[in-house]
Order: sequence, then structure tokens, then C-alpha cells
Amino acid sequence: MKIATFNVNGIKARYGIVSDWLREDAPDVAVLQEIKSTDETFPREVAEDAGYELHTHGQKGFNGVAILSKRPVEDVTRGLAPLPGGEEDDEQARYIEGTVIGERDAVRICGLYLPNGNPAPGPKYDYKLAWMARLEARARELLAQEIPFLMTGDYNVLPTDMDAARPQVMAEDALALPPTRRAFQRLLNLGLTEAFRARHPGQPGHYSYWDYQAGAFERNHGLRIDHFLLSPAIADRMTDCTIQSDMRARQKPSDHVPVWLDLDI
DNA sequence: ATGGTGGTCCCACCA
Repeated sequence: MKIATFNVNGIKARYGIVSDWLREDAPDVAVLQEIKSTDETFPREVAEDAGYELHTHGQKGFNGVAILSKRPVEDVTRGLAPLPGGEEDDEQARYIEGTVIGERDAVRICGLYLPNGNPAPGPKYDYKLAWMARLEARARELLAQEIPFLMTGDYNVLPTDMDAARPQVMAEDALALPPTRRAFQRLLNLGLTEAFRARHPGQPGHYSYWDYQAGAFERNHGLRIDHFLLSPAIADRMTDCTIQSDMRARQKPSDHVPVWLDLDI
């Protein structure tokens, strides 16, 4: 099964690119972020005419996530639960889960758009760290229930300096600050595998995002911030993980490109 | 300095 994550930066602006991509590259499951649509204004036919089941969690103007699947999807849930101790529900549409039924086995797919967090420090950074704590709590639950799962999407996290073309420029950024990296490392310490780095250890220069400004793509001034985290049972089924960087060279591209995971399930 | 979106007719917000 081929699963792709793609921050599209607006599904309406990316209609043609996503339509062509689904037909030509044909992921079994596509996990989208920044759809910037509500559940009502998402152009459903871009998915359904290409043969996909569509599950959205959107809001007006910003954020929004979706799961597109050629395989049946069961038990779709939206949003991350508040931590015990009582915050409120997340008002921003950033998280969706569904169980995708493979040919032999099922996998719980968690699609996420983690808050950017800039400027840091500040309330937006506090929100990012609180959101990461909620995500960690959800990962602990799924592990405790022994549900095979993966968490994928735009993490807005640079795990190490190797994941930025110019790490010194990012040193004070919310994507790279020590509390951000520690929160990401706590996820890994639960026993999750970061798929791309596990398949390509010690290889710099591989990015999933390039700023629109100042010729960043042409200079390969990129960031690797779109990730797959795999539970142990799913990590055992990984056969490949790649970045589709050529998508950034198309007309009217997103600033992110798809990242692909191949699973033997 | 680039782009998407939404509310107004150029500007603010977000990345």
C-alpha cells in the first residue's frame, strides 16, 4: 500500500495539480493538509472522480486536513482530545484519524497539521507545544491499545540540523527550537519510527518544503518538515519512504511536496 | 521578497 502526505496550500488553488497527481501517481491513501476549505466548500469531485473516498476536517480560510482513500475507511474521528486536567477542544481543524482496511491488515492513519508556532516565544508557540503534548497523549493511547498506526502530515518540526539547508538561519525559529525538538523526540522515545530518516540515515539535502521567496527551490534552500511516524508493527512493514521533490517544479506548485510511504500490508 | 484566502475594491492574516 502506497500512502502519501501532501500539504497542498489550498485545495482550490491546487485543484489541477492534485487531480493530475491522484490519477498519475495513484496513492492508495492521500493525507492532505492546509486544504483551506470547509467540509462544504471542499471540491469533492477532485477526489471522488479519481476513485477516492473523501473524509475532511476543514474550517474557513485556514488549516484543514483530509484523508482520501481507494481502500475502505472506518471509524473516522476529527480533532485531538483535550488533556486530562481540562483544556477546551481544539478550535483549529488540524487532525483527522481513520482506519484504512488493507488487503490483509488494517492501519489507523492519523493525519495532522501541527501548528507553526512562530513567533516564538509567544502565545502561538505555547499553542504549538500544547498541541504536541496532546499528540503525544494520543500516541500513548494507540500504543496502549496495541493498534497498528501511523501519524503523518506537516509537523512543522525540523528534527535535526540535517533537515534544514541553512540550520543557523532556523536556530531561533519555532520549527527548530529545543522545546520543539524535545517534544518531537518524546514521540520517538515512545518507540515510533521516523520513516524517511530510518530509510535514509545521515543523508542531508532532502527537503519537503521550500519557501516561495528568493528562489529557495532553485537553490535547494529547503526544510524537511513533513514526516511519517510509525508504530512498531507498522515500521516492520515499511518497504520504502521517498520525497517527490519534482512536484515543486510544476506550474503553480504548493510550497510543500508529497512524501511517500510504502507498506507491505 | 511569494502566495492563498477572505473581506472589500487594496489590505490584513497566515505560512
